[in-house]
Amino acid sequence: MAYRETEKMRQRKAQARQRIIDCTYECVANGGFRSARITRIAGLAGVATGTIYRHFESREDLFAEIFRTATQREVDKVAEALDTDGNAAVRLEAALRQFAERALRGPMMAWALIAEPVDPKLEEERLVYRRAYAQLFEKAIRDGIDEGCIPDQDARQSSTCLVGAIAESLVGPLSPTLAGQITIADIDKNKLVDSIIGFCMQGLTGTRR
Amino acid sequence: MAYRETEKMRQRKAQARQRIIDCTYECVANGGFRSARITRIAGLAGVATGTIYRHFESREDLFAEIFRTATQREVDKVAEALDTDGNAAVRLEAALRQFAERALRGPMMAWALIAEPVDPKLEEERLVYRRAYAQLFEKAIRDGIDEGCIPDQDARQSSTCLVGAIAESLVGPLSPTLAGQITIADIDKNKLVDSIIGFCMQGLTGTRR
DNA sequence: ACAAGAAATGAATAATGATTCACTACTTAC
DNA sequence: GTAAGTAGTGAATCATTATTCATTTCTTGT
Repeated sequence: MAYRETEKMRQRKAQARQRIIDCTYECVANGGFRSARITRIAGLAGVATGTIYRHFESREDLFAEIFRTATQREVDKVAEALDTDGNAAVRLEAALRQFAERALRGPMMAWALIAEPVDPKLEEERLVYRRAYAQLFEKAIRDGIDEGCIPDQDARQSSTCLVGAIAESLVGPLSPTLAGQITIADIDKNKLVDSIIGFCMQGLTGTRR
Repeated sequence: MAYRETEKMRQRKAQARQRIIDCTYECVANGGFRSARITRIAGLAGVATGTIYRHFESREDLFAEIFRTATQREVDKVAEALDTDGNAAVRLEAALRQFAERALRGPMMAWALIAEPVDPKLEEERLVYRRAYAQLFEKAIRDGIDEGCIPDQDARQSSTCLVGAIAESLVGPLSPTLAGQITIADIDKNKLVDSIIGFCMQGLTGTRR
């Protein structure tokens, strides 16, 4: 016998894999999934196109992993914002703000995750993550109902509406056609976020603050 | 001289064009834009593929026309619902209901118009029509504010949230992966529509009814 | 240094459908 | 009936990229 996979090799491979992931991420954050070509990713990562396929089944698979990682990061941030002190309404407001503000800070990636037309497999992932957000919100709404700071309602339905309202409000500002040309001032961003949240909180609680 | 385009010919051409449109519509209503192949459309319409291109610049163009027509029909229905008697809140509620109920009645087409991943050109059309809905709602909200039945708020922002909340609430039920298998009972539909509207109206007015 | 294997390479291939265009079949005016 | 011009045809072409795989390069244990 001769060659045996060694720790050093395992690490080197893991490194290459990570570099591919990072470069894909960069490509997507730069122009969305559609414009992220395998050849370009390989070029950036400093490997041959064939090498990509030693690390990932297919382009779809690679993208799915990027999508999951990127979205999970966002979901976690929202979960974090929900897991602080204060009553449920306050915490929900913080979470909604977190969601919107982060999206506006990385608009192209946010657009890719929320609104870019993608292949069916990614679209499926997207539905999963929209549900994940909705479930976080749903839980908080239930808490709020128990606490008495949110009136009784169909928590599941309301959570879906929250996700939709935020996503829709962001799609316009995030769309690359617009976003490429227009730069959104910080003041506008704050105003945007405030008014989205105003609507959402009133939808939940019946009052704006 | 010899051949001159005559009325009869003009009509025949218009007929063929219409047949192509109808068949495309049928294809889309059946499986969305992605699965609507030119060859299939041509087959259904009883013409050669080349003939399609004597009537439309490109597949994209044909689809854009279908998209516009189909969406305009929906927008008109919503406008109609908004143009009845009653105060603005009541009319808005009727309009939201119209939107949601019609979508649930033709789920595949609604999905294609609202949520199917489509090419950039169609995606642009979609943004235009989402704005069209939002503008209708926005106008009604302003009316409501003037009338005093809706509290003062950022009408534009609220209208966007309405569109998003409804669209998001429908995406799940409309998604072909699910919708193909599960059939939504009328009772469920009614409950769904009621709870969407409950959230939306509270978002607008601060009360559920 | 060498043999046995694994990883990397990237030019060639494959797959998918939209689109073209040289040709045929019609229509019209005379 | 015929010439002039238009509409219709559909097999062949084209364009685009992801994916493959025969070959080369690198690693390892002896």
